[in-house]
Amino acid sequence: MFFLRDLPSRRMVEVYAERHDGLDVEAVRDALVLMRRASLLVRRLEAYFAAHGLSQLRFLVLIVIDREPERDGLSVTEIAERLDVSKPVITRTLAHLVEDGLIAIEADPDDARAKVVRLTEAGRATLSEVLPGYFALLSASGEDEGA
Amino acid sequence: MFFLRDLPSRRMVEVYAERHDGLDVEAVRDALVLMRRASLLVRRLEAYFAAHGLSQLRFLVLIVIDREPERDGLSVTEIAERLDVSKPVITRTLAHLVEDGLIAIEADPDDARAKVVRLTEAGRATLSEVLPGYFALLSASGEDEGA
DNA sequence: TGCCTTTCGTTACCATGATAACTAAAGAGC
DNA sequence: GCTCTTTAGTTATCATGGTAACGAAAGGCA
Repeated sequence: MFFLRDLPSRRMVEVYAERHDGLDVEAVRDALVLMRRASLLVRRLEAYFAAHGLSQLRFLVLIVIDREPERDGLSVTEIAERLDVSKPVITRTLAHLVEDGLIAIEADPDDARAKVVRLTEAGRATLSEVLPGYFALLSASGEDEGA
Repeated sequence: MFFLRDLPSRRMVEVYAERHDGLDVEAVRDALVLMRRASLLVRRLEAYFAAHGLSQLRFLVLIVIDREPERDGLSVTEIAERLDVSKPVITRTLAHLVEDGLIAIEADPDDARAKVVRLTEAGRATLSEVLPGYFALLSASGEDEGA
């Protein structure tokens, strides 16, 4: 993402609001601030993950597998659904995670089309190493920039 | 961006909170909801812009030039600064906008290194065509999904 | 059984973000 | 006026998002 550095100026919105009435200036401001704050938070998170050899998506893949321990692994499609990301992106991301030894992929014994994706020990270790800092960044995100 | 489809479950946060105390569960939830909402809004905006032959960045380039009418055009660097995006991305985006006839780029008479980027008539026309729908989407963004 | 549709995952390709390294010109300091 | 540094913009390369189209297997149904 990204967004206008200098606060999506109230002036700008008001100027345009004059020309198009019925515009809820406050709601527009809120939406702009929402995107700006989320953008900054995502940048901080990506920088944090990069320092641990991960990306936000790689991390979230580990999370969604880990948080369903009763499921003995998820399929590629299930991961894509839970993360709301397209399947080709998941395929590529899983390949990276296998390279790094954080997950293991096996054929599904019940369906020759499907695969079962599981965390490895290293994957679980990475997750517990990264989680505290992740939550700390999320906790802190409400405090900074008055954007 | 993107994010966990099923609400970044409170259960998940609480489970991890137990292991790492001092964690502000509410603040974490807020941050997750923030990212999810922004992600969905950005997707809707990108879809809207795509339907008009633009992207969010191309649109914002037009906006930042348009909102400084006293400045007779901006430099590439100034646009990059205002949008908080790297210069190579701006170079590429400007090339697309020139192809589409929405902006014009000339040499800066006062500095042989620099260029002056201005909106064309078509650029201003596109902007006024797209703005109402843009603000409408922003206004509406607070109403939907309880994410 | 044999076909037709659906589903699983991948491949191929495109859009858009980043950084590193480069050229050309401007500006600082002697 | 000559260097050295800084600044403007581009090029090259990479990461990560998307859609379209594909092969292989499963499933529905005559």
